[in-house]
Amino acid sequence: MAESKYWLFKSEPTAYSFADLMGEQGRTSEWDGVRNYQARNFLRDEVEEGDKVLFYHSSAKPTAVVGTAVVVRSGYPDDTAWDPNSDHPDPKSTPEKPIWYMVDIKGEAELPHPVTLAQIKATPALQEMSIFKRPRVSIHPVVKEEWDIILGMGGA
DNA sequence: GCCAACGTTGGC
DNA sequence: GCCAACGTTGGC
Repeated sequence: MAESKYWLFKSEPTAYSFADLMGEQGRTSEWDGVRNYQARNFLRDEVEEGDKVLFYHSSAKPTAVVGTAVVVRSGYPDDTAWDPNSDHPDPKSTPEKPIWYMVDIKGEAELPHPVTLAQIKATPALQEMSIFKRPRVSIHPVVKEEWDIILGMGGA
């Protein structure tokens, strides 16, 4: 395995929250339903088993990083794309020619204190985070320094 | 609930 | 292959 990398995964907690992940069998879930090419490219090509994940609640009160997770399966085709009964079918993607990819993640720990977007914006060392450069993408790379700062702010 | 940002679609 | 229209994300 290559050296672990760091990521931030966004989710709307009304759709799927960190508590939902922690309540899963084995605290593990597929991260399916990504239908954005930039995020897909990360999932397919770069997110690897062992990588660490910041779990971020978007459109929440407040919007914040709430916990950490670890990737337990590298990218593989998202089979919900060709399931017409899934929440996010895409008939253009097929088992023979998959368009969309997912990974499996396992919840690790809830942060003692959620790190809010407002706090991140107020922290000079976090101004270069990818989340500010590419809005509307649900998967973002995080550098180790950012990871360490956010975990420190979260009391982990 | 509003609306800005921006990715995606589709007409030409 | 351009670009206007449209749809979605996501902060506020």
